[in-house]
Amino acid sequence: MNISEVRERIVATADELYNAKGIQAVGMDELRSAAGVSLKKLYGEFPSKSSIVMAVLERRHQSWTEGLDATVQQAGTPRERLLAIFDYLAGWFCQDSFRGCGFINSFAELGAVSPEVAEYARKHKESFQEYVAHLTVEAGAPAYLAPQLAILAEGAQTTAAIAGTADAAGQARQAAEVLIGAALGK
Amino acid sequence: MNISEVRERIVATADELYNAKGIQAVGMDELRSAAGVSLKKLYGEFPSKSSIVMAVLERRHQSWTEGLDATVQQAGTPRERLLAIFDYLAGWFCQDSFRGCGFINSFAELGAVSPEVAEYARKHKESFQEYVAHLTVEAGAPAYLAPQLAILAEGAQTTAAIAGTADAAGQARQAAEVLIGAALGK
DNA sequence: GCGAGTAGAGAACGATCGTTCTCTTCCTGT
DNA sequence: ACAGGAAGAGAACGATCGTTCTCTACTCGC
Repeated sequence: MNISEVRERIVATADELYNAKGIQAVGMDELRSAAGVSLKKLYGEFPSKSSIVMAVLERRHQSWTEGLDATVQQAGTPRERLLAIFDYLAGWFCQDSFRGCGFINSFAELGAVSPEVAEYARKHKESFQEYVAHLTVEAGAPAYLAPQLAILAEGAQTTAAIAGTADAAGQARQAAEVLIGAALGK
Repeated sequence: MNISEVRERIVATADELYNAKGIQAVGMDELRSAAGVSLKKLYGEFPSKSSIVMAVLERRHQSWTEGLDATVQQAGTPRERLLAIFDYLAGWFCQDSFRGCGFINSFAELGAVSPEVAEYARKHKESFQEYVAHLTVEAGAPAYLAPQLAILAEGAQTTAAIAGTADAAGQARQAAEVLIGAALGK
């Protein structure tokens, strides 16, 4: 087993477990046995649990960014690309493993005691804001539209997570249609 | 010191500490010394930490409901009452102690391992949805407007918490104006 | 004034956590 | 074949958590 395969296995397993149970509820021993690696190898790859947490956040950021962009790129028009954000959310919310945005959750759990986690969550959300702003510019809409759509997306995530239903994605999408229409002056 | 004063002191202190540091990061001993009560009295009032957590959630629910309604009632027209939701958020976000919605945070921290917490968070958000729906009916708007505005409010809370700024309240309010205008057909 | 009951302070307990250490086993080079 | 080192399994360690117990001191009725 390649050394980077071990890292990937550990981070992927940690991602699943942390998402399902929360970061603090998953101990190193549970991660060890779930990933099928020895404790020595675990600490050989990562110096501490917090470094695993940061690696999981990086993985989540990459997964979110790539998945979102893949869905957005399938849309034909700039306006449809803005709405595709909510189609991506809809697909995500329907997954059994969905338990809310991992960055919101890790921020809630560790943001107050871990500046690293808080900062990474902030950067992730900031990059999403910039991504939406980019799509907004391409649609020829005024700048104020981007944070409005981003707030809708954030709200849909927490609403879907806590309510346990995927309804929020469609509701947010309909709201987005109205906001986009108004911003484009149609 | 009255027996209910002790309870109130404990719950108020726990609310502050849990909000500032997260629930799991605050031990019973820290709560004991911050509240200025003996450990025996603490366990005389509450059988366990989780019962304190539930009492804190109840307190937060009451505080949120009363504070929101007080702001809403000051507004003159039904349309202004809908927008007053976001004025309440703006005031909240500006407080130094603001660290995001306590229900979203506790759900993220404990929802996966504590069905009690998850259920209470769900009920709280459901009651907010119903409150917005109530205001929407009074404004003569179609039913679909309520979840749209609620999603905006949720998104503003997480965005403000993670970004560390209060901008999201105003952005959400402007989006709400557009959605309300469209729903009322103006 | 004195004994009984109460309440506070904090020691103690068992569990669990992150992390390290030990012991054993197995593979490899010569 | 055999010495040496890498690696796995899990025991061990110190810290911390929630919870309970002990000991002390004070209060209050008679």
